[in-house]
Amino acid sequence: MHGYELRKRLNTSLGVFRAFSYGSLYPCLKSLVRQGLLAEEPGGDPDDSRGKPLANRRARIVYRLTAEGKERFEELLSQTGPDAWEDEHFGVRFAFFGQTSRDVRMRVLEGRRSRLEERLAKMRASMARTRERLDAYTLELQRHGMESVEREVRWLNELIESERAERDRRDQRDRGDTTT
Amino acid sequence: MHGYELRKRLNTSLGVFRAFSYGSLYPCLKSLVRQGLLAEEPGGDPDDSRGKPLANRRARIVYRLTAEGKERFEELLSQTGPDAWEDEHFGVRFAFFGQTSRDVRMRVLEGRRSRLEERLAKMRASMARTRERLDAYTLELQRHGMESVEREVRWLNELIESERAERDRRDQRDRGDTTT
DNA sequence: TTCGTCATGTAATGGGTTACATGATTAC
DNA sequence: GTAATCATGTAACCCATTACATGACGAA
Repeated sequence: MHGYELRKRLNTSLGVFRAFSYGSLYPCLKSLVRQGLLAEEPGGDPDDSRGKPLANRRARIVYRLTAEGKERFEELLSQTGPDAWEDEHFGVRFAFFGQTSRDVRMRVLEGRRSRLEERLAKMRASMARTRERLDAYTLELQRHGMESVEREVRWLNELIESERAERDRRDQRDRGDTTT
Repeated sequence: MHGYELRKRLNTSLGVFRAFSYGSLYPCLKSLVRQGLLAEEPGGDPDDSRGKPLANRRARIVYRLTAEGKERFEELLSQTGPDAWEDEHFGVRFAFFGQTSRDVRMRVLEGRRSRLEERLAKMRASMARTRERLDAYTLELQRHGMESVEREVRWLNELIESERAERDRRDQRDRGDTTT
């Protein structure tokens, strides 16, 4: 894919992430090329959104993962360390769950959940300490923040549950289980 | 208040905001002093958390709003422009609602709500466009993101409703309404 | 004695944005 | 004719973080 389209997709289809600007996207692509993870193909006839070719347009640069790039990508997807479930990375990791093994998926989801439960404990403790000193609006803000976290925990519970169910179904099938 | 305590409060009681580090807090305070919005008072005997005085400790610098600073603060609180309800600022604005007039509060809440409704419309449109192309996890991420926004809209509805109710009660009282 | 807390501060660094430059083409 | 879209890129800037420096104290 070329840079311009990549950015458009990041902005529209994945509305969850904050949009990247060209000022950071293009230098980033170049740096990945220097690292040998991406290869540039000067080809790719420019066309408009309806597929009509536009010969005189500026040439696109189509990027493709190199063998090394794919390796690095899979390495990243298989990592289950703490930064996989911190706020900054969890969203991206989840977006690539389709290319992630179930084992890793479950570990990431469970890691995220326990991270959020830690946070909830801290929030509850701090609310107990500061309840009297704070005005109604600050309290309301805290309450809403906490409910957001609780909601994400419930979401994770459902996801973990369905991963588990899927795994169990698969285990049963593999054992050739014949119980009705 | 002095810098150290300010940072501690920002980290614990207001767990919603990301913690500020000293590396940005202290320079920021100094810059506000240069701008004449804050005044330094070298006083303030250092003490430990139990109030015991600690004579040999490093001296605190207690900051206080100047007249100009208070003016600027109130000016900021009275602004109802778009940036009052964008993601970056809405939380801070809300935290100071206790010091904000009801008129401004309602305009900010309504502004935020219509901002989010715009966003929802875009998300729905993009989901309709991309439903087939995306895998289950990406879709799930989008769905969850959309529900988060919908949830905030419901929260805003409740807040606006209760502001309105409060205003109506006050109007009635001021008119000396005697209807049972 | 070593760690954590109190308290302030600087320097290096990082990761992003905005604004600008270029240039053709299409839609209003 | 003027704006918007396609397409890439650079430079200036902003804002925050991390790591470090200083120094005394209390607790394990």
